[in-house]
Amino acid sequence: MSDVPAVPRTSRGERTAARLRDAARQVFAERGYAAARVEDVVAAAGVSHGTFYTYFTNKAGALDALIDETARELQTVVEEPWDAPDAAQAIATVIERFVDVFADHADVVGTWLEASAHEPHFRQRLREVRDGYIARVAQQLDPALASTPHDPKVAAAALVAMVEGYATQGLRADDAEDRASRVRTLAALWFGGLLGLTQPIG
Amino acid sequence: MSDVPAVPRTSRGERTAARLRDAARQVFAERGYAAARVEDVVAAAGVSHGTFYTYFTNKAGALDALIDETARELQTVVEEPWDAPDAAQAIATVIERFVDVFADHADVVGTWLEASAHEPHFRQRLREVRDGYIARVAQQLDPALASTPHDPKVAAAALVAMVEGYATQGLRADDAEDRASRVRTLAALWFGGLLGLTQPIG
Amino acid sequence: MSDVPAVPRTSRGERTAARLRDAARQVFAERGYAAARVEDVVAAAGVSHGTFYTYFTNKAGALDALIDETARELQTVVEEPWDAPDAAQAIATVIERFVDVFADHADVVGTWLEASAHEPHFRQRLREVRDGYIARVAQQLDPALASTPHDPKVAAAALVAMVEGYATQGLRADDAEDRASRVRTLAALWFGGLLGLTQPIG
Amino acid sequence: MSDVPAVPRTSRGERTAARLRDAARQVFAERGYAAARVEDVVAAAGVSHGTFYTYFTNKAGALDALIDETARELQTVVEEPWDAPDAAQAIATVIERFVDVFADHADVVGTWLEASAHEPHFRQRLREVRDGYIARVAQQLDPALASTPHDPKVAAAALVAMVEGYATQGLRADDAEDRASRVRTLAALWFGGLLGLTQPIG
DNA sequence: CATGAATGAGCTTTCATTCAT
DNA sequence: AATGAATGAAAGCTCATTCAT
Repeated sequence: MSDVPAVPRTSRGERTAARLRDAARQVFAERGYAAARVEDVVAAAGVSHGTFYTYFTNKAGALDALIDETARELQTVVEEPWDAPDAAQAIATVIERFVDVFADHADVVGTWLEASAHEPHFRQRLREVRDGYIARVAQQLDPALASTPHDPKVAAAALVAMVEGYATQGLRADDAEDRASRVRTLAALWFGGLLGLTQPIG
Repeated sequence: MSDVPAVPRTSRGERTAARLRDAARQVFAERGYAAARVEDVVAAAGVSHGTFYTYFTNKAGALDALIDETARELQTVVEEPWDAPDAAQAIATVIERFVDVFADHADVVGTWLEASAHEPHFRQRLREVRDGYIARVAQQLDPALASTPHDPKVAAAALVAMVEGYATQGLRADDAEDRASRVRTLAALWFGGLLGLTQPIG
Repeated sequence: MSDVPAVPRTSRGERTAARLRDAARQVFAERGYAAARVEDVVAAAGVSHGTFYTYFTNKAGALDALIDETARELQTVVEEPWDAPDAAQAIATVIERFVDVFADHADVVGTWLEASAHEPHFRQRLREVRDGYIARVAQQLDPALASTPHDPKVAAAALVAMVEGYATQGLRADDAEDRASRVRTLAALWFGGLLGLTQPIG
Repeated sequence: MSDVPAVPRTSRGERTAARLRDAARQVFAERGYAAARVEDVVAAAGVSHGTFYTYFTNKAGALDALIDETARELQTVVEEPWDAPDAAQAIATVIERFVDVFADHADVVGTWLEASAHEPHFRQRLREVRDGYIARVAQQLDPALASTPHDPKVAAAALVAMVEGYATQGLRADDAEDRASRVRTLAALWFGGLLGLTQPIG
């Protein structure tokens, strides 16, 4: 093989591909994408060197496969209806979903961010996905900020940066127990922040 | 070649070292630290390969030199007195300083974040500096949050993530004109967020 | 898997083997022997990887199978009686046969020549077959050149090179229409060349 | 280095590059281009692995460098004036030059022919150069064949194939002693062949 | 007979670093 | 101080071949 990334045709193949994806996620998170060697991945997956290339075009292809999953889930959050009777509730729910996805995929997101710094392809994918959810948040903020000097895009980018940065930095290795409390704090910051935007500070 | 990179002893040497630092900053930002080659740096600086090693121990040494500057400035912000008669003013001022530093050093910060993902040494330096300013912010928040369910460290980390993430993502290539307006928005978000923390959402 | 490639025992097997030979001939000709991958061959034949090794010991075995056919036909030409009442007619006939065989098997001959450059086994087979027909030609030239300074082997090798080189270079992709005209030209060159050998140039 | 094949800037570099070219020529001829490993070449040149890539882009680049020389010499032969008072002398001279070049560069030509079978780039270069000298020969034959049924291009290709094939097969490892006698035989074949073309065989 | 997943030796290529000049 | 040729360890990747199903 080697021509085409190959889609597994047997259940055995599917299992092997899944083991490789898991191994890649783990190795990328531990060593960083740049420092990770294909050898590390195949060792972790318990397969031979060549098998890696049966399922991925190359190292970037493995990360792409991981990003596919993550991007799909982020897309789902973006596309979900935001409307709720209570604005505070709506925000809390959205935040929670964002944080959940980021926390669940913190490994991949971290790898993705790193790879974006030196691989244009991943920078591009990141830009597309991120622009998607920033635009969505900005769209929600738009009416509330219409009469203020604040640009909804700027505010949205900042709020998203808070969740994204916090999730990828803070939640990476944590267990899920206190996630609820963290989500509460983030939601309060976000909601309060929005109120602050509509009411002059002074 | 000595083990330790030379401190320039002549003005010619100082100029060469400065050209190399500039080139490194630029190349690291463009290509990413992992993808940047010493070759690229020396080409950009217009010096030969060997000269690089006259001024830096190795590639990491060049980034370390850049980080030294940035860390020094961040340290200054952290150590400055925060107190101001008006809380809102104090926050606005701090935010502004943070944003300024991050925006001025966005290249280096971006490189630093990337390198942290695969080089323990840079992860360590990042942790130290970041812990410093998060702790400082948490310390400021502590009294206000004492009677709330919010953990000052969690809140501080989120607020810092907002500034840091926003600065490294959004301001990297921008011109400085609308920086003031962005700072205003960030400050409002932060300040409003803090209020939100002390007043139950409902 | 047996050590020795199976001789097809069923008509299905025979069809599969034939498809593989055709695919190999075609792929070798298109990509070259060295660059051709077993993968390409099995894809062209529409069979699986393993099936290839049911019929051939390895990649070289596939070429060997193709060479067997070609060598057999060349051998036939070599062994045919050359004598004819008219010398010119005899030469024309032999040339025609040679050219026909080379043209029909130009794909295989081209592959064979290439493989000879890096595989001693094929160099050996080529040498044997080529020596055979060069010797045969030399033997025919011998009496006529006895009283000249020309070495029959040298002349034979040159004449054979003309046909072989021309056939493999020029006729590879041509249709058969003008083959007759080409054969006429080649025969004239050959025949005239021989006359030239027996008559001093001046 | 590695970006650009690099032109040596010092005499030491020039010597190293020359040693690498010699080593490549020799290794390619011995093992064949496809089977030759960069390791073989650097071992023969007595340099390290990396040095190879200082002077050549890759294995193909090394062959390209060798072909440059050979193509240049062939071009010279093609461009030389052909005219001579005596047609037979003219032909003998041209043949001699061709044979000399082919014999001197038989190593490279052999490698080139082999590589042409699996590398389009070398096939292209070969076609260009070969078309050049075939066209030149055809142009010379044109007047003489105007009143015959023979196509000058066909005849030229055949005659050239004779010299090319003979030189690359027969002269590869020979010493130059009997080259003169071989050239005489080839010239006689060629000249006689041409006469044969103008006088009907029958 | 046929399949295709798995293997792993082998080769190419890169690039940080050294060092003679 | 500066140069740039040379090094060589380290990866990445390919593909002929095997073998369990």
